[in-house]
Amino acid sequence: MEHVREYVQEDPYRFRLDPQDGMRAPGVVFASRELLRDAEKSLEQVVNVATLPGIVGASYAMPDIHWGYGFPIGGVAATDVADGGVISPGGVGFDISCGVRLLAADCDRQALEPALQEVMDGLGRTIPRGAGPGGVWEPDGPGELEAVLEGGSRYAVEQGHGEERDLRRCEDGGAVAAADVGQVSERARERGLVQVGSLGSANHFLEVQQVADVYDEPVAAAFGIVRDQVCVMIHCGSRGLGHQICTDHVRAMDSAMTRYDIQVPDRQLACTPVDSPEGRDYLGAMAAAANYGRANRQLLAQATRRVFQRAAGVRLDLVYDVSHNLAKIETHAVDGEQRRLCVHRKGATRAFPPGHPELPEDLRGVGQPVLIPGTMGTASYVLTGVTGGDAFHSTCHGAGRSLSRHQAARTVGGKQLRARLEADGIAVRPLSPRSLAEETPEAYKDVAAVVEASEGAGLCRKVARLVPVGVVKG
DNA sequence: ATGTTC
Repeated sequence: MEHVREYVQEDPYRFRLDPQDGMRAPGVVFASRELLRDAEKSLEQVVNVATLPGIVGASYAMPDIHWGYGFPIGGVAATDVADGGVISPGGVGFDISCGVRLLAADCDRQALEPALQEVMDGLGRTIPRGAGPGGVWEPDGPGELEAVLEGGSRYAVEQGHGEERDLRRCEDGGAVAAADVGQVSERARERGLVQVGSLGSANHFLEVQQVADVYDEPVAAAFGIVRDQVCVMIHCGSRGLGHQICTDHVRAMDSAMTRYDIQVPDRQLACTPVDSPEGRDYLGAMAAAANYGRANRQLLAQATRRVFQRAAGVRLDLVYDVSHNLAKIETHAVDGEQRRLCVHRKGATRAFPPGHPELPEDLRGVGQPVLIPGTMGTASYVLTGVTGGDAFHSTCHGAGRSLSRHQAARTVGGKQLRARLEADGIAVRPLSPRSLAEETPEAYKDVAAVVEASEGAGLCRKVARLVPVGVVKG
């Protein structure tokens, strides 16, 4: 059953898997030869996604591809809404609207130095993290939770948790339209009520960073970043609420699928047509979770601003906020014709090119900021979208795991890792030694190689490299 | 990713 997939190298960073075994489109993997070797097992999932009804173009995989639920993480697939195209919760993932927000400080690393420990202590006390309940803010009841699910960052800002300018630097202006709170189960609401403004665990983090390299000064300037500047990167998602929504709707689709005569090679690819009651229900619930994730990042950013202001007199401006786990209805040219597509991006980041009409005016000339969280010992990147990028304006999303959590914790002790990081000048505020060890940089692929391959494949361009100064982790 | 196995 499991066999090695044959592929053809089309370009230095592009490999094609020709259709076979029920595939309705080819597979296309963007990677270096070396990254592709790490990804061989996951090609099976690229092939499986290519069998989905209505798929157009190809089943794409980004250079940070690894094994996921149904779809690979690092997968991009678009289906044609008017041609029976399906929506699959597995193509978004359990952490709906997981994403990254980057803030830029009005000071450089040297200026922050005297206040750094106080800032880190403040963040360590203030930022809720780890599994379970607890957030920086709690809706005053079920009604206000619905306002969050409908309004996302926009609602948070309206309530005084941020600035109007923030919304112009958020994907979709801070809120996805068409959230359907009626499709958010009671259990999802219960979990969501007590986690607004919380980081979560595993690879989620809040980092104080320093801009170590600028590759494109004019674009970096338009984004609002310069060399040596202090930045804050927040990587988190929609917590238990998004997880519950995924669980609920996978179950609903799994039992509805036969009614649409849809067969998939893996039950985890449960899906129904976008244009079906179950498809619409999921998309409405997914949009609600997306807004929850955005409000979550907005509130964490606001808590971070208060700490920086109080401890260092430093101000933080939003660079951008973008998700890397989401499905969206977008219009793209397919064989010269404009088509409405459902674009699944799972562990893949939207990367609009310069001139895209959905970009705010001050970014229109340079393209969309793409935020790539790395690991706590290495680096993170800021990229920009490019003209002519393939895969429906998408690129990579991070380093991608190479060791399991268990394997990672066996390679190093948490205390030992913390000592090593601090010796490298990185302040660490972990929740526990064990959780820190599970996130050791050695457990991830080389994020620089992932970014290199993404740029080499023509999906994006490098703008800046950020290195960690202080790490807050669940 | 996740009240880390309903």
